Amino acid sequence: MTYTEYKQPLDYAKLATDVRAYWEANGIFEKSVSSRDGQPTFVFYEGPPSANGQPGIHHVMARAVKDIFCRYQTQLGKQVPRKGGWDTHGLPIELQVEKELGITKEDIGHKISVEEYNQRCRETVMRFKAQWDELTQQMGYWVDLDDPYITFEPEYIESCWALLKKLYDKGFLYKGYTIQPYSPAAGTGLSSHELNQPGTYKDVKDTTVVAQFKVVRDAASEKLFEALEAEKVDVPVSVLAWTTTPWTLPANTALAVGNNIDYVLAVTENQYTHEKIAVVAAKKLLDKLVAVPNVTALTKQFSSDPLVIDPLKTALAIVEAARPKIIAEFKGKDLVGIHYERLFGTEAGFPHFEGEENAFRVIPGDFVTTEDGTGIVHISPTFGADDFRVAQLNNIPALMLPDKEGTLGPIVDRTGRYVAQMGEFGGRWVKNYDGHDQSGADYKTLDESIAIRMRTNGTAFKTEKYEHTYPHCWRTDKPVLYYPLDSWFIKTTAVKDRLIELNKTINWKPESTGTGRFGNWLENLVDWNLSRSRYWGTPLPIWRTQDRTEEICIGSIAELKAEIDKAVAAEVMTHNPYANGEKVDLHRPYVDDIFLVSPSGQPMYREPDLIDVWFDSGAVPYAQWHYPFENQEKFAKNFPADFIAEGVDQTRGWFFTLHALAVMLEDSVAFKNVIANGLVLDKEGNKMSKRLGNAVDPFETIAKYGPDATRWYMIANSSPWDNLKFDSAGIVEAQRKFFGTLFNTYSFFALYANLDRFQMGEKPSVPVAERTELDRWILSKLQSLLAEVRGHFDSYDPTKAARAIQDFVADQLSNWYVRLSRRRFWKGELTTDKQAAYETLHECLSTVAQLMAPIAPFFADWLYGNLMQPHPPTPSPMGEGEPNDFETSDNVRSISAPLPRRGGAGGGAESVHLTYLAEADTTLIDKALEERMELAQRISSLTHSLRKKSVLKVRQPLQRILVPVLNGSTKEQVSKVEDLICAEVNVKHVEFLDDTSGVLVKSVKPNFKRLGQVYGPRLKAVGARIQTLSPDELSQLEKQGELAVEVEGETLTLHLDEVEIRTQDLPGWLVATDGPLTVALDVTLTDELRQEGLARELVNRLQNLRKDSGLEVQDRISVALAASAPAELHAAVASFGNYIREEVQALRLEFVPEVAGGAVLEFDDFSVPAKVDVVTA
RNA sequence: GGGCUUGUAGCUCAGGUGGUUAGAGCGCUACACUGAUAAUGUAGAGGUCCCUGGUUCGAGUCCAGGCAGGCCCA
Repeated sequence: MTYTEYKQPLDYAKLATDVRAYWEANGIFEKSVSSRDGQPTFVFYEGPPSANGQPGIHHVMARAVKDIFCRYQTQLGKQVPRKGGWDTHGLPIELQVEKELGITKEDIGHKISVEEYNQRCRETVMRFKAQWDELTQQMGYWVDLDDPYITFEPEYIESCWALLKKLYDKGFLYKGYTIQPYSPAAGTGLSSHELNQPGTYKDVKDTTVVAQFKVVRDAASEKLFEALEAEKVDVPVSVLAWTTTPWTLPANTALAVGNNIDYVLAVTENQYTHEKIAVVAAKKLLDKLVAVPNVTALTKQFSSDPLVIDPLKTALAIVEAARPKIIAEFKGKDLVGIHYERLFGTEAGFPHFEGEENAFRVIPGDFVTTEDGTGIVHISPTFGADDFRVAQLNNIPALMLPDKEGTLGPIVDRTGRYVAQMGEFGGRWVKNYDGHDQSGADYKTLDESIAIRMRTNGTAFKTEKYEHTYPHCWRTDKPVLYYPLDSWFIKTTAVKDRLIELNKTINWKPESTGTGRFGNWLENLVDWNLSRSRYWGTPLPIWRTQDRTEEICIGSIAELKAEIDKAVAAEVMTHNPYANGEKVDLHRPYVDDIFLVSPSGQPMYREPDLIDVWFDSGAVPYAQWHYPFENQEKFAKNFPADFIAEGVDQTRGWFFTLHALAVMLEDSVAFKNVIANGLVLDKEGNKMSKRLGNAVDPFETIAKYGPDATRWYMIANSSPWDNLKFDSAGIVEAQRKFFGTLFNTYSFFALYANLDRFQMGEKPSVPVAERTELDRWILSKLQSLLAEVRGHFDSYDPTKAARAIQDFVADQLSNWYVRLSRRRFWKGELTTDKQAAYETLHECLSTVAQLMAPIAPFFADWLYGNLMQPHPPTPSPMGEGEPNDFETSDNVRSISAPLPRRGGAGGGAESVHLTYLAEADTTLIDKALEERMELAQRISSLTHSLRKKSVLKVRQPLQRILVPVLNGSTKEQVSKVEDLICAEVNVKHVEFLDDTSGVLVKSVKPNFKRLGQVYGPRLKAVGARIQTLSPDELSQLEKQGELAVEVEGETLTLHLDEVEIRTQDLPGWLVATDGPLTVALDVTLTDELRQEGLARELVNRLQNLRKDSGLEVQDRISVALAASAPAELHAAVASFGNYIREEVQALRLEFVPEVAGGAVLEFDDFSVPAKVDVVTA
């Protein structure tokens, strides 16, 4: 059996497609699930993508994160079913269809039937499914594509209906209103999309009013009045608020301030009534509110008045009198709770309303600014979305009035005029929606009439015309009204506390998204607005009688059919469209044509809304199984999820709807662990967009670099929750540094394993305890790595896992273990030591394959397969072409029979993804060994540095290095790795210098951390004293463990653990230091060393010659050198001939008078003609 | 405007609970090493740790305020 050898460079993309073909042919994904039958389940929910657009590179990132943890949990032995799914409803699809058909929402039902329209949506939404599926497979995202849930299918919708009914039965579903853009002239609500049409925002000149809201004196406002009394001022106090829509003032029920905004209480005068008053307004805006006359202009005016003696003085006096006098300052939060009098009260003929007693208070509002106005915002909950929201949060009622039928509504009717109860203004148009004549001289708009009334009764502080932009209906060109429109809600606020409580049990990555973004959102939760006025989506299954007294919520298709039968019996419907086994389509328009009959015999009509698409996706845990109609046990087993992952933009989307529905329906979390990943930006940090042309094509990227390096880069570069600046240079780096190194390490293994006919057995044949220091070290490191990586994966941190694996492979395995082990592999027969080396390296590589498998699934499986399933020997194992050449062969490994499991790490070699990841074997972890190997690495590094300084090539052997040691344990540690150091840096001995040598020069450094705790403020003086300790003092401190010193006239006792003593110098030697380590290099060259150095030079030249001549590693040669070579070379060959012959696999090495047709070996000081011939056996 | 988040070398990123000389990789320069290695080693250049203030004997790290970028929401 031979291990497959590959030509390089490796084609990573080809490798992946080959592995993919192998997976598909052998059903590896299916086996990765089925082989865990009966094991505990790791539950994962796939957040459904929408297939109406092409996938982008960020999808590779998001799905890599999902894939990693599913694969990892499979390796832990869990069963991880992964049902795919598609999100198919929603506005983006409708817009796309409208764009393609060149129609608008208005045309639906006219130019195109709802039926046709929805049919188009259905076709459009899956348009790019094939591309998505292809990407899924190319990137190696394992998810069940064959049996996905699709949100438009009747079963899925039926499940949603069942959930809605459950909510309905619990009383969580109610009809209320939200404030939406509304066009009275068109009689219709406008979507934000419609509002974003060009030209909708126009400059208009409106009458604006700064209104005075008279403060009621009570406990909350007492501080204002006390401040006034302190100044001996006795005037009424008003809060000022500015509005550009005076017609909303009669609907005012609250005033909002910014908690941290500075406000002042100032005394001034009402410019219309000339009454002296105190007002509250933002400090920053006070000057803009009160018109103070201009001094210069006044002075000039008075100059021409003979009655004025001192024009300037008079002017100044007037200005001073006009300037408001600031009495006190307050923060917004100090004003919260103050009550004020209703502006348009019942005494003036305006009606009472429900909840009135809770109205007319100052409340905090997070949207309040000091950009313009007064810094205090007038709140009319029926005419502003913000207003509505803060009113709800602060339990402020909306001003609603009953109509003839007793139904409550706002003070403006749907046509845009005041309702009749509005006293003197009853029936007036809010804006000119009917196109009435405005040309009369006495004509006043409603805003103007209101302003005039307020001026006369002293409630207007200021009125003026003001130009600003305002949205207009794109169809009628009339101003848009923000208006309460009917809407169905889910009463999420009813379970707010529970939502918050359960959220605390979820493991969020990063944590801040859970506590901050999500947690704060829950704290400020409002009810979930479920209604959408659209066509393509899940219909709201509620039917109502016209008088709204009776209604029914349908929870299943069966229930609907039964209700239809009743309706047919009552002759409300002529026939049951779903009666005779026809395919049930629950979409519009079909459901709209269904009328039901109420218990009292009245017809019931469906509420025309669709539900929010986020309900669809929040229903995934239930509806993906068509629960509760089917799969009860499956649902129970797969709820809640152990893990989900999506973009952070889903926080208020999918993450919320999953959580909200789970809490309301099951009183449970929907997921236990969640990764909210960041954005994928371009390499400059800009958002990718097709428009800017900086979007990265995932297919191109995968084709160019392969999926493994792409995934590795994305995961290793930065944590998933940080934004990723995508730069393909990073993929190249991952490829070179990690995959390249790993591939080379494998190639090294395969090359020599095949030469030695090494075969990894079922169990290692050499007990670990009997292996060399180096073997035990790398195995210790490997087990440490295993523990570390498992820890990172367990805590959902794939980045740290990837980095740990990468460092192990590059720094420890390749650059230390293999580097120092090479000679063991080259030499001689297959000894026990060699066997141990192969087994060690095999163990390392196969474990690395397992650890990296979740992140780089193709490469890992390729590597694992190569290690576990060597090929049968082929006639020409090293020959050109197949099967060693990845490039040219169709080298999908031929796998006839899977190898048996190997030990704990096994699990079937058919694929690394079917294996079980072992627990780290802590008995193999030897921290002391790891420490001394680090010492060896650092000493080697210092020695290299010294060689560099002395210009002595590594090839030149040197006698010794000197290592000062201050304690016995360091000496013991280093001596155990002495051989390795010597081999690595090419010296003969390591000599230790201990304290008794008397040549060490020590330095002492304060241990600030310890000293700081003891001496605090005196640390500086103590530290300075320590640095001036004499050698005698130092040795006393060392011997006795403490030393009395005088610092600033005080005697202190220093302890040994308060300083760090290290050797610094060896007089007369060139030294290098690294923290506590010091190394000196003996650079004395003897003749023998020189000769050996030259022998090594010769070996190097001959090896290069072999290589250049295209010889194979195992070829034996004969070497002829020109006899004309200098005497030193002759001497070197004479002394080290055996060594040279062995190194270069030479059977003969001799000097000849003439070298014909050979090469010339270049040395530093001379050159020698030489010839190398292959000796055939 | 609000919530959250980020700011460390030219680039990408590390830097438990504060400790005096702030690190790695890439890139750049020079030299070396190599019969696995497009790998690697050594050395060099490259930093107002975003700014300001505070706490402290001591701040990249803690606190406050700002600035700049990002996401979500208004």
